[in-house]
Amino acid sequence: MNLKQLAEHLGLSQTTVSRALNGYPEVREATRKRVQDAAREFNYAPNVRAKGLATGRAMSIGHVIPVSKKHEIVNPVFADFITGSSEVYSKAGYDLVISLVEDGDQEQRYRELHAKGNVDGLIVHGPMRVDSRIEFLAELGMPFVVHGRASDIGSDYAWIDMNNRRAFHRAATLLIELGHRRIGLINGIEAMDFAYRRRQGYAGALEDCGIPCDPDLLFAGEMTENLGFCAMRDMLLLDDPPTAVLTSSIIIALGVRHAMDDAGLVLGRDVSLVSHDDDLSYLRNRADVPVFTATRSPVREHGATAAEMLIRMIENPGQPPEHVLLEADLILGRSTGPAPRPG
Amino acid sequence: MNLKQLAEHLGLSQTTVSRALNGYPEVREATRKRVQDAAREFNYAPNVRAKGLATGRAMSIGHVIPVSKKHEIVNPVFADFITGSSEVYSKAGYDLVISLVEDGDQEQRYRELHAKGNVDGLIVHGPMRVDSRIEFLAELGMPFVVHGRASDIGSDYAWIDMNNRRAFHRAATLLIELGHRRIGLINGIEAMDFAYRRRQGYAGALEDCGIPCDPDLLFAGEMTENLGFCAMRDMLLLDDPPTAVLTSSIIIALGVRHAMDDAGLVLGRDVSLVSHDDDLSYLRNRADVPVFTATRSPVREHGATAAEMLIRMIENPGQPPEHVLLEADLILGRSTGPAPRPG
DNA sequence: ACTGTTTTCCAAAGCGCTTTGATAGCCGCA
DNA sequence: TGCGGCTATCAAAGCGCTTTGGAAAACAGT
Repeated sequence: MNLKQLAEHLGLSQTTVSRALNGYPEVREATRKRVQDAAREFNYAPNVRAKGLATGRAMSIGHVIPVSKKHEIVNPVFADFITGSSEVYSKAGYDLVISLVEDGDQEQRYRELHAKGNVDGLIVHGPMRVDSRIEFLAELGMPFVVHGRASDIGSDYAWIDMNNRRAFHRAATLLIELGHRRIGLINGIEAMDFAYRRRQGYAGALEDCGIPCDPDLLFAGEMTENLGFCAMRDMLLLDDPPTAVLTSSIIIALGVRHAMDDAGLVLGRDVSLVSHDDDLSYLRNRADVPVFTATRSPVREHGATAAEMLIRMIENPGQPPEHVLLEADLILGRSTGPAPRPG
Repeated sequence: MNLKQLAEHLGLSQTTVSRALNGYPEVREATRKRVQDAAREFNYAPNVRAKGLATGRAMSIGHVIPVSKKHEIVNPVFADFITGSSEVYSKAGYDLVISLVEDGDQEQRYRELHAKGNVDGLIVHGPMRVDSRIEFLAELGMPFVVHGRASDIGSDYAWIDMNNRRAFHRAATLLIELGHRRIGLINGIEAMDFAYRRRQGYAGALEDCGIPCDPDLLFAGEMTENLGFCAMRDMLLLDDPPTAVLTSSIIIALGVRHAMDDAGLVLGRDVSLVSHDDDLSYLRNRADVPVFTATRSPVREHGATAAEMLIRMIENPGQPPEHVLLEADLILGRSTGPAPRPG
């Protein structure tokens, strides 16, 4: 059933039917009602491509997710982020199209998405510390919101980010206040902006307290359970092992706990742990007293906010780009305790 | 830059330019070359909505992902599944649109996707044991492939599934052969078809060996780390605790290990564990000798295969629906061992 | 030179919608 | 009665592409 058929059936013109359905005022209420009823009866929904052609709007939004071919890893954060966005989109009538793109052909794919015109705007995931995509997109003139930031960008652009540096500064400070001096960091890949900032926060807290930064306690990599396990295992073999660690994701924290269990150590007593917690739905760390002490920032909410920002940009072009910086909550759980007395 | 402009620039008609770019034979090779060069020079890419309108094809595929509002959980399997599909789609020129839909308005959303015409086909995730969506979609006449199966469906439909029943039958049999008699099961929600079949496989293996099925050892729920933890903790408190458990996902298995560590027990010695392993990228269980003994079936490959099936259905309508049943590998890891001697 | 093929290109219709500009019909007011 | 100003509706153009049905040009065969 299409507009033409519906109009014929009603004995009206396409114009009137279209207007009735789209809420324009120049149609009598009785007529509008009649049209709406018929539309419902025949399950009429306007063809989205035709509508897009006519209006110049695609009514869909693209999420561009980088996939490193080498690691074949999709950051599990995306699933929750998208869940957050999705609800906002469907309320506003947008579709969500996902584009996994490999390291190499990033710019080509952006250009393509733009030229093909199948999205009205983009969400950019996983910005690197230095990320050419952003300048490129800005030149392309398509609205976009970055989840995270890139550090060295000349132009202004819209982003939503967590205050990674402060979160890790606070977490490290907490550990220091508990008496810890040997504090490890198991981070994401530090070419990624978020991981770099977390590292800075960690290093800054140590520096503020005059604690030297020991490279033997620094690890970075894809945030898998295995990374946490290996890093912790290696650190425990050191002559002077850490009494506390900071981890960049709950998945890493699970690996850390695993290594500690293997070594017969108890989390929160022998070694303290503070993790960042994206509040992923299947890795909830939300008991009355959570298992892990954590800096928590629900990524699902980031997704919803980013979606709202982007829709605003699309629907009111010409506004200056918005920036949202969210603070993480520091949640006390059972994985932290005072530093054990040496010996 | 659009077709018209490109054609004018080249001094050709739109027809010829269109044909040149789409590989039709009735255009001179020299002309084609000239057109292609110009297209590249101006970054011309045909507007996908206009193309869709003209051809009646959307060149995009929808993934419908059920979200239970109650649990607010997105199964992490989807991320990897989609990664597998995505590559196939982009090679074949399709876009991927994602539709998270809540329990209630399933059918409405399918109908909408169909009427709006923004997808050529659908992948249906998370089928329930009894799932009205499938009959509904079949009536709608839109090509679709189900990831998993529903049990009681009259009509024939395309699906790709793992042999859940056999996998869990084999896993349970392995444990029985190792001397275990008290074997727990921590499963997904058993209204879901895959979980129901796993339960059947487990129960069948016990029955084959004349071992009674103890309801105290049966758990089912959203497959989170917490489910594994709580279930195992509870089972360890039983008068006659299990010496082995089967889990439906590695995330559950992590929770089980956690509970065991808390109880001071060693995996593979005190209690054996076999998990199903979807081979998720950030929870790899792939050491030389894997941590967990597991039934492994890489969900990313399921995604790719499903995508290929669906594209075949779209491009050759009228063929009978394909079915793919994959066997899981049984991988021996360090989490299994002979049943401990009683006492 | 004349016809029949083949090659190469083109004009125009059509996909399903929105939107502009026009047209009736009706009201009130002089 | 006639005219301006509304209201409710419509016809038609246009969005950017594909594709049908020609037609001109080039070529081949007699």
